[in-house]
Amino acid sequence: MLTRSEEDHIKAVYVLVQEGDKAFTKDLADRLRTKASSVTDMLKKLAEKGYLKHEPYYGAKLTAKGQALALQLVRKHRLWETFLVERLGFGWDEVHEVAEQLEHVASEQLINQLDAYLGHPAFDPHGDPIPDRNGRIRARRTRRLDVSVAGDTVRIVAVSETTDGLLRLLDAKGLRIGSTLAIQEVHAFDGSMDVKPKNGAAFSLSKDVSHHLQVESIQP
Amino acid sequence: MLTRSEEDHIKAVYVLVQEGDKAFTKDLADRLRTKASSVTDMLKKLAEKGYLKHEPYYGAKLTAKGQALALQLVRKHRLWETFLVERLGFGWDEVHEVAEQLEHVASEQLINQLDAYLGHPAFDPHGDPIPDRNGRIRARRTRRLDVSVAGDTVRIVAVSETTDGLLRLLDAKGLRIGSTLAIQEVHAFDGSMDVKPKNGAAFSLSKDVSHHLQVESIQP
DNA sequence: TACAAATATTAGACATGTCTAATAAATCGA
DNA sequence: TCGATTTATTAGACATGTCTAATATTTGTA
Ligand SMILES: [Mn+2]
Ligand SMILES: [Mn+2]
Ligand SMILES: [Mn+2]
Ligand SMILES: [Mn+2]
Repeated sequence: MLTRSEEDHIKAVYVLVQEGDKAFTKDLADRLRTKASSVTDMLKKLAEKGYLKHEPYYGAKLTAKGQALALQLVRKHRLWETFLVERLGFGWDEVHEVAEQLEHVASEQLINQLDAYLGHPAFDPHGDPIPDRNGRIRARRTRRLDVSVAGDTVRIVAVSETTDGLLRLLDAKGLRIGSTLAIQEVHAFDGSMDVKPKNGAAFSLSKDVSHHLQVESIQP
Repeated sequence: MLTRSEEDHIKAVYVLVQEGDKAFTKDLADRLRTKASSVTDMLKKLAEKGYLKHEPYYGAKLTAKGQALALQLVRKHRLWETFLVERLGFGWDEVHEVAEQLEHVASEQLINQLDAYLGHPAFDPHGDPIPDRNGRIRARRTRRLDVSVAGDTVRIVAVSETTDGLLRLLDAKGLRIGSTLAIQEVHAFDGSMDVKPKNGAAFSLSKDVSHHLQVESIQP
């Protein structure tokens, strides 16, 4: 059995490798709110246990065994988030910390019956795909909103969940998963963009925001 | 924040004090599957933190602070068990271990919304009362089945949950919370009793079983 | 009531996860 | 390309929870 800390490290490696091909010590320390030296210790141990490969000074990557475990953790995290929002009435900005705990409860039966109870959802409240019990994720072609250009029309499909401030900002602007935006202009100076939702007046989004939104193109 | 182990010790003290007025080191060690020396260490620490009073060689009792915490843990444990049985379709013999983990998830909001979602249940799947958010438990006059005598008619109101073998035996005999039994005879030799359910043929229950059933008298 | 058995505590050890400080390596920028 | 900055590792420390073995106390019984 792995500890909560070990599981959190494996999941963090998974996420950072997704984003940047390698997981580096400092980024792991930041994400896990711990110190770089603690991360190095943990990477060494997890490498010995066969969950990842650690190249000192050059970051870490999961092995197949680590990958499988990370996908189960992601599955559990996202199913619990879905439960909290859909059944218990949590806001999408209130679920992350609780799911961060619930994901470590160890019971195959629990997670599979929760999955069935929720109707085998494919996406969590932030639009992120939920791996099935075999760890398979439905592939999607999405990109970050901040790489879109004026003239594009896009649909928001996912939002980075970790910053609840962002989620509340989106609530305030009336944006959510599925919202459609026409991009009117992108300002070179600060990367901000003027966007117009389907029904409503145009407004501006900072690059800080657009960087954390995943979108797909739609026919305008 | 308390650790899982600290919380489990406090809860175990609570249960043993209920049953026998004091919680002794050996009983705690047996219940928690640990060693007496580890329990002594933990009692010392929890006494320092103000959760209990420890009289060396004469057992432990919770303080008001410890009592309040134990009741919250019991509340969480029983609400989760109720959720698992009522919503996820677990059997009453399958929930204990999972609830033993879930009870340590720390979130006021989670437990209160779970409570509301379940309709503020008063009893868990084993018939045990669920404390409300203030730790209050509805009082009941119940006694163990093994102190009943021939001629009594009783209703089963609760079952000791920790032994899943017992729960499966009750399933096999068709007994559950609410079942009514007429006690026909109690055998002095082994304490076994012959009982007859409302609709069905009489059968015999060993003292091992009757000792773990809580009943209330009913007019026959 | 004395001694054996049961129970409890203390002493000493070890594994785990975390930290700070010291040192080392890699990377960035003039 | 070299020195400064950033990133990473190692060394050493400490808190926590657990264990076994030794010792102490209480309890039960002859
Ligand atoms: Mn977590
Ligand atoms: Mn999410
Ligand atoms: Mn527990
Ligand atoms: Mn129960």
